[in-house]
Amino acid sequence: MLANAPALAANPSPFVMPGAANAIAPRLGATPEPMREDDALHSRLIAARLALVAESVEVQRRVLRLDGRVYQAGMRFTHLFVINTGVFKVVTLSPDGREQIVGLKFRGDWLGFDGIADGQHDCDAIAMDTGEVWAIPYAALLQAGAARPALLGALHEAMSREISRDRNSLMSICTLPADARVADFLRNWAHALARRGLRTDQITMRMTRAEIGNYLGVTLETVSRGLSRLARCGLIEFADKGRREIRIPHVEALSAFVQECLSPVASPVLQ
Amino acid sequence: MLANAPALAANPSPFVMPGAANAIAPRLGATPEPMREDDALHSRLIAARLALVAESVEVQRRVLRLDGRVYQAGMRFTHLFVINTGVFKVVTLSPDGREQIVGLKFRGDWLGFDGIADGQHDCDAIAMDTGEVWAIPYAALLQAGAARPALLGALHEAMSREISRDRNSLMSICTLPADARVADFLRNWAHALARRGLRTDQITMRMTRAEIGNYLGVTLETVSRGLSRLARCGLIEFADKGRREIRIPHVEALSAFVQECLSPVASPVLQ
DNA sequence: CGCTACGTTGATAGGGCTCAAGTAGCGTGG
DNA sequence: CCACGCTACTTGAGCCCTATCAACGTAGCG
Repeated sequence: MLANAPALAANPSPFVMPGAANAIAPRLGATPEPMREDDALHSRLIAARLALVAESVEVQRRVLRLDGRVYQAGMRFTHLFVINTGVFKVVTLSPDGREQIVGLKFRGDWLGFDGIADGQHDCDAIAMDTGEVWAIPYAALLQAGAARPALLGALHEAMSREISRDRNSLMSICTLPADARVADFLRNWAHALARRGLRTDQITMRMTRAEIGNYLGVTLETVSRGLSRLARCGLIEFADKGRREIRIPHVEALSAFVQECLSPVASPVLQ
Repeated sequence: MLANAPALAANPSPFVMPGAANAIAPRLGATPEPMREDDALHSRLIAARLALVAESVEVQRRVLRLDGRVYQAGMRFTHLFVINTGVFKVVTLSPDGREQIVGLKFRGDWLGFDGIADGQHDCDAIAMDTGEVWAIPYAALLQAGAARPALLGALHEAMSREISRDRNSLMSICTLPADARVADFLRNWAHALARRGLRTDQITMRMTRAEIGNYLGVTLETVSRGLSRLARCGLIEFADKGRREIRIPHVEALSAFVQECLSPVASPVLQ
């Protein structure tokens, strides 16, 4: 995931510490190709929203490490959370034990909306690496929102966007074959990073194949095969060590791959 | 293809007409078994929320017939909508033409949240029979909400609940085999009706098999086979005429069926 | 250095898709 | 009133995609 300075093999996470200068999230790395217009705009918007929250309400900064829970199903709902750094997964657990990753959240995204309706969370929010969230007392947020409409607007926008994104995930899962889901997943992941000012041509998967598969509704073997095929097609490249680091030369090519999966016309590039 | 004047002949739909007395939604039918405690509570809550909206803001009542659009993707977002009567589907269309039903909405549910984030709707909300929605100007809602916290609370609760429900759908689609999805779908449908004070032992599918399949991520043939199998197992019964009317003797049995699908232990009742 | 978790790849089986044929309900027009 | 066409639904047959099972390779770590 990250804009690691490629040389620093030891700790490649850009989310090293909260409060660091990377709140601005400059694009690092050896090949600092310019950020796309649209991405730069989004990056500024995200920063602006974070600033709005920070100056409107008293937030409590909470640092979480790998597998740390922001909240868990069953907990009483009192706070919403905004992600400052890190990546988080939202996991629901059914009564019979099925587990499902229902969302992946990045800097600027909110966590905890599920708790509003019943005053109780119905899923877990779990850190996928070291990260920082800002805890916002819901009551305080509403109070501040009354005086400052922009704050309420940001809240509503975040909830609306979450609804829209969840629907897009559902669409992918329902209409795409397995390999296309993997490609679409990488495309979305790269897109999310790009809009946060991070480089997208070199990303480190913080998710296991099993987690990706769970999120996409396929098995881990299918994810592995999908990634191998994408690599064979030249759409992605694995770094030398380990198979967690992925280079995506051309993100747009992933979209084309998804389309090719949908149209039965055989393409020579497709194995 | 329009809202045929609802088949003047046998029309057992509980969603007969907007504005009719069924806004209170009494349980109809020959066997008026008492409503469950929990359902009765929910029914009152839904009515209370509708009343809150109606008395807090100036709503515009809009009657829609079969296939009528409450809003469409691309339209500028100006209003939210609350369903008074009828059933609505929310459909997203991908750039390449894939179509996906991403939600089913009933009395008391809200429509239009997707438009808040970008000021533009990114899906269609379509009536599945004759129904009535209340259009609420978003700006007016926010204004009224500032003076009346309960109104804002209802809005947030509705958005929160939508997020939670969408996640449950995702869980079903990702973790259940096809037949179990069909059973789970019927269970949820019956549950939604029950919480609105409608009888659940005799329901009329307003959706085609193709629509159900689209919603569940399977083909229409698979839905048909699933329903046939449920009928063979005695979990549902088809009415004499047509295969749209379904009786569900014991809704709880559907839950058990889902569990049986998940555990490989063979059960004699399973064909 | 063995242990464990993670990842890849192959073989096989099966669930669901595709294709196809047949039926039923319903509106239309003769 | 029936023929007709249309749409929706059911059911069967065959195949393909993906799950399952299994073996093996690799990285990280105490």
